Amino acid sequence: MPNSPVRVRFAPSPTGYLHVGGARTALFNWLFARNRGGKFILRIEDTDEARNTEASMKAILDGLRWIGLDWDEGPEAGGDHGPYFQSQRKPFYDAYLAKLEASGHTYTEENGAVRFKFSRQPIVVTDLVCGDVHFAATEEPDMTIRRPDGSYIFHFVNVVDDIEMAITHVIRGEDHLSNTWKHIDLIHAFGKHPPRYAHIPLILNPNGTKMSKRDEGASIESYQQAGFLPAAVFNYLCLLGWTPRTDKEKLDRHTLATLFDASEIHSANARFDMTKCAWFNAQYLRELTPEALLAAASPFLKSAGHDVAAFPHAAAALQSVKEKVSLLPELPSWVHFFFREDYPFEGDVVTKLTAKPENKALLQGVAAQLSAVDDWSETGITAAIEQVAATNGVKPGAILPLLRFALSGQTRGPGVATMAHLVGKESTGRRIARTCAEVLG
RNA sequence: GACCCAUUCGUCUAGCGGUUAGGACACAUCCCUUUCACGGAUGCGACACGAGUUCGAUUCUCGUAUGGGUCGCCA
Repeated sequence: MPNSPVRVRFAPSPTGYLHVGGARTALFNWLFARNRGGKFILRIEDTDEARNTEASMKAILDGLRWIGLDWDEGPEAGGDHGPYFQSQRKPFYDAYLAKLEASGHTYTEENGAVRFKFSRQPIVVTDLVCGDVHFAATEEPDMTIRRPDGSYIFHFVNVVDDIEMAITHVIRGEDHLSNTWKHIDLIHAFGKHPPRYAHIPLILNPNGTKMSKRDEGASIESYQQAGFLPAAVFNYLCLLGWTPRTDKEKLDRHTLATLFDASEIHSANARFDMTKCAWFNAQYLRELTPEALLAAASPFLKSAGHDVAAFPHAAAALQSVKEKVSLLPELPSWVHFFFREDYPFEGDVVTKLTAKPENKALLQGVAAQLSAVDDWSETGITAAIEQVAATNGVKPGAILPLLRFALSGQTRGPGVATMAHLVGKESTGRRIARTCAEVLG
């Protein structure tokens, strides 16, 4: 199929945060535009003055940017089909209303509200996702398109803007499918042809109910706060309702855009699976460079009370545990001991260790051996530990857990040699001494 | 209530008349291993129900049930 210049839009109203469903709608529009070499337009539907807020506007733009969606036309991007705020497009609406009035498609109520006279003919919505959807001639009351105060109603401005902005494909939530015949009726009244439609399924809660504002994972912002990487959320959201024809699921946005085909989007709602989203996050976390990982983890380390700048090997420390976590906030508990020497000791482990009196001598032997190491590399440290093991007639496996506990106060973590290497020779000595004194003393 | 969309393992899905119904996440077991993980292997596990059409239905049609959506001077 030849690439035709397509124009799609995401049209949020700034009355709240960026909803995960909205983000996915934007995502599919973006994928479609990028796939077809077309334009992705952002239009702000701020006709409801009472509910619009500046904060919401910012949250939506920030959310789109965070997840990595750039728009070709719209707020802060410009474009020759502006303005991109409906609040600034009244002249268009007035002009279109005049056309409708001139052609006898409207009538005015006593209070001043203007209604559009439905054609009351059967209407077929041709939908890329749902196929041909037939609507019988309606019996609903005619649709109000302008309020008595002169402001316009969503259905009207939405249609006018799509015509004026030369939108070729309307990709939006399935919640709009039932009203699409009204839009087509209006478009016909303007003497225009409707765009192609693609109504995408909704995202539901894990229990199958509608995802509402207070539900977990409803806002894009919450993913940022929960320590998700935007690339992971992007990837996961794409796979909710659409399957690329590949054997892999982890795909970068460029590949996803290349593979995207709107007609392959499902027509059934999908439930959000936070666990799988976290799995994707773990995948993306692992391929971060040490520097990128440090940058991503820093806010969470700071809020956990760690002075990132105080430990020179912070990036390497994070690198040593990154395959153990799936979300950024899990990181601090794995690396906290790198940043301080007064870390707590896990209580139940202390009991076990003190039960064996020989542990103290063993650990002191390790300290002595390590203090004599010149090559403080992981191999040098490992060699020293093996030396102690041989001297005492035990396996390294008998020493390693003990040393791990001394260095971190924990029973889990990175490789022991790695830990010792990163904290340095002197700190290793102090940590062992403190353990002997406080725990095994 | 009317209309619209949908219904394959717990979840996301592949399938587009004939398959041992495939994969991913999760879960279980095993291997690897100084811990925790990663990784590898194996296992568990599904066509909502009822009628048709057909030699044959997960696949096509209709109905029922269930879920979601829409019927605003919200968007």
